[in-house]
Amino acid sequence: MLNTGDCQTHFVHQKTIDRVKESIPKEENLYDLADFFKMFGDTSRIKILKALSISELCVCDLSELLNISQSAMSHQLRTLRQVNLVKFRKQGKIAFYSLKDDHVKQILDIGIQHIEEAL
Amino acid sequence: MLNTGDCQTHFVHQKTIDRVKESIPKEENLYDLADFFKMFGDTSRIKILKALSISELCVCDLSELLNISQSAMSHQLRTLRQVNLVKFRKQGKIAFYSLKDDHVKQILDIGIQHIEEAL
DNA sequence: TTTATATATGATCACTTGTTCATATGTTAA
DNA sequence: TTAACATATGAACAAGTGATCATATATAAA
Repeated sequence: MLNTGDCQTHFVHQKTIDRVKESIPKEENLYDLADFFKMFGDTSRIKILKALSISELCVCDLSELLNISQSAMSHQLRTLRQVNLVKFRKQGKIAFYSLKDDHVKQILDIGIQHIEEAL
Repeated sequence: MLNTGDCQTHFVHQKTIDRVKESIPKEENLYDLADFFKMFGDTSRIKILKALSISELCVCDLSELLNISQSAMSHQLRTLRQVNLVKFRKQGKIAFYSLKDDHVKQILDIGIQHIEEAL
């Protein structure tokens, strides 16, 4: 069936649609929201975030821990910084990364809970 | 710098690494977890999930609401079903979709909160 | 200043992903 | 049965993503 832009049926529940429409975040925020959640959609980043939820770690520690290259790790940390998930402090040559706030931990825990319940 | 597999420095914090290592989810669960979180990383799916957190909706309603084709909607709903985020009941020709559990709503709310705080 | 090292970044490429088009399936009414 | 419609699915393609390689920057020690 080709898309005609709308349904050709009396089964469209217009009132419900109108009511629901109000709850949808503004278009401008949707992209930020998606970018934020994208960070959790990669196994490497999940490991990074979970690790940082336990302790701050330097780039070198993280590469060692995940067994990925320093370059790959640095790239990942950059994207995590860009969406405000992690912050870092510099101590000489070393950059210590940590979580920016508690949201990450909360989300990870809910996700883990979800997976466990689905078994 | 080429990756040599590990850091050539005394700045590796081995004890911290060992402690943190235990908290990382098992490899087998990491993929499920990533697939679960990936669902939140797309603006169309965020809209779908947010809408369903308010009310159950049929495929037709959802296409109308998001202004995307019925086909695209059906594909999205399929992937959402595969990771146990939504369920549906059939009433004649109509398929009414709804959230499978409360985790989705919780995660969306935390995400929205995160975005708002980052401003 | 020169060397070593910790981290960052740009370019590239294989792989993934979301949409579209075309078509199939399933259900109801005529 | 036939027509209409609600939903599902397969193939294909453009756009996005994560890792790698090469290289750059920054800091500390010699």
